[in-house]
Amino acid sequence: MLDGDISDEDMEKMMTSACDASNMLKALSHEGRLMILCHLVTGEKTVTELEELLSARQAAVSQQLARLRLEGLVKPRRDGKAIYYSLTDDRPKQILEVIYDLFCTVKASGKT
Amino acid sequence: MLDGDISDEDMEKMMTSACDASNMLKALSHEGRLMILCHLVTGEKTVTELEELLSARQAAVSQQLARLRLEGLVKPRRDGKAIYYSLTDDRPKQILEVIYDLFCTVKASGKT
DNA sequence: TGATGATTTCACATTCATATAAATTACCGT
DNA sequence: ACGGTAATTTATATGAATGTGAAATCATCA
Repeated sequence: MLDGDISDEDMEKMMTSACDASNMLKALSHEGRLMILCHLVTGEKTVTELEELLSARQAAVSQQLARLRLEGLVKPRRDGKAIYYSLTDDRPKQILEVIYDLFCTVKASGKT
Repeated sequence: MLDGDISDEDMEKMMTSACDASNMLKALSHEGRLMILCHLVTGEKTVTELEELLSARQAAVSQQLARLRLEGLVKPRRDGKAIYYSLTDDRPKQILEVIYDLFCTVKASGKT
């Protein structure tokens, strides 16, 4: 579905969800948060690990995770002292794949 | 490609483009701009038309278009007094399709 | 229990984004 | 050239987002 064109009906649904959608996009449109999601695609990570991977302060990473949690994109799991974060579902991956496709591959021609 | 998993190599490319990617996502993560793109999927529109479709002030729409122009997502075409905007390529559509998929359809199970 | 480690929360300062209104530019008809 | 319509730009004011350092939480281990 929806591969060729977006119909008027689809459009209406889109308008209805525009606010939700833009909120999710806002959550993604932050370099740090985007990278967190990228890293989580390869498996769960502790806050400290993410802190190192992103070269950012712990409080900052924690707040970024809080935003992603709020959006329901990631979920925490405690194990001993550490808290492991992982992706809640495959939504982030779906978007990341498009983003990857747009920014990280050289395209020959538009197929859509 | 990239349907099952995002490899480490892909990850590195992603990091390299993280800033560009988040800039594009920022452009999309605004209810008005998101809707503009939706409307443009169905064909080019004048600023005035968009103004009405979004129920927003002309200056606001114009600025939103400016942001999208800056990101290379839309392009203007002058015809007489009116300026017609259209999508530069199919990137917006690709993303919108995922967004639509995530927000406007009821999913049975995750297939990715 | 008390200390330690990991994470979160808070308060603040700063930067960024957005809408509004006014001024400006471009095009057309007369 | 003048007046009007369409769109952009500018300046401004306001609100949101972000990082920082300090304080608070919360679970673990001795």
